[in-house]
Amino acid sequence: MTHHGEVTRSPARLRRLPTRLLSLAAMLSDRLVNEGLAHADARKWHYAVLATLEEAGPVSQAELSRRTGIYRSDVVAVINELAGRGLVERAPDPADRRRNVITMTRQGLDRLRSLDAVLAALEDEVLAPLTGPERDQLTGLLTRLVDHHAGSTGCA
Amino acid sequence: MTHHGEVTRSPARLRRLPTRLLSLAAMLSDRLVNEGLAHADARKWHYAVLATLEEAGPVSQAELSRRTGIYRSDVVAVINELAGRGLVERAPDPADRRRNVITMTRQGLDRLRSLDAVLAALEDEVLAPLTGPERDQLTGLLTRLVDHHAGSTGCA
DNA sequence: AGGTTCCGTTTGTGACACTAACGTTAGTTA
DNA sequence: TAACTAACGTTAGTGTCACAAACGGAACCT
Repeated sequence: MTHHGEVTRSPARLRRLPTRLLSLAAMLSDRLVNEGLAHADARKWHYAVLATLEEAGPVSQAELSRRTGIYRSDVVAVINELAGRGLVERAPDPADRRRNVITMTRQGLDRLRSLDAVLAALEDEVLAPLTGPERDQLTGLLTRLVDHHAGSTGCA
Repeated sequence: MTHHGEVTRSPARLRRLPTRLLSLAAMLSDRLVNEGLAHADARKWHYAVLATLEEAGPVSQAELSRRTGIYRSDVVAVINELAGRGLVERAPDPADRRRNVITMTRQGLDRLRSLDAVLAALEDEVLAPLTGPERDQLTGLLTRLVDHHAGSTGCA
């Protein structure tokens, strides 16, 4: 629920620009997702970290940064938030005292499960106008875009 | 050219999430586009405004806001920048003294032409991994996504 | 004349990607 | 063993962007 009800037509020039469409679509999608997650007292990084921990087991913060794409500087705050909620535990690594080992707690796993559901519903809302095969098509195309450009930046 | 060369695999869970793919792709695309435009002393809003002016002729700032999706608060700065470069002229509307009428100058039109070229090249770079038909598919899917969700927010 | 709505503008906020620097620790090489 | 290099976690800060809130002025409507 935001504002101006009257939608004026934007120029065809702009409407067809794929890059514009892309950031516009991402913006709308992000908005829905962030709202939905906020409503569940979470942010998308929370999910990313928890999902990574489930797949990879306990890892260092730097490793989390690499796998999720969160900047190394920002991992700190995310872990703080998760640890503050008891979803994750931060402990110094005895084997390498530079590292912190991040471990998911039982509550963290439960949380991940519920976020899985929340996110699935949100995905469904975002992709509402597309059929199943079309959704696959879209993710396929996007994946190829991302993979192609990820090489130059290093983001996974 | 950013940083970390070693790309660690991100969890399959995350890689397949359409919403994540969408914002990731948009991020990479935006980065390329912004860099390219900055290199030409422009920003994407400059292009959006100039393109709108060419299609719609002289209009008020509020109208520009509606057509481009720029927030009404932010139009001011964009017009300042464009006017400062002599690409656009801001004049009070004699018919309605609340309004400013924004008119594209001759230089503005030239600028729009060159930005057209810059942007076409950037589009091509972003969509590099996709074939022609695939690009159409992508813009088609994205358009449907955007149109579907634009109704609820009001953005064009 | 009064109330409502639109206009342009200023100021501010919160989120996010990103940079820079520091102290600590590990590995590597001299 | 000593010195260099590189990775780690952390703090602080930058710039950008979408967005909100409030204002004075001007138009419209009754």
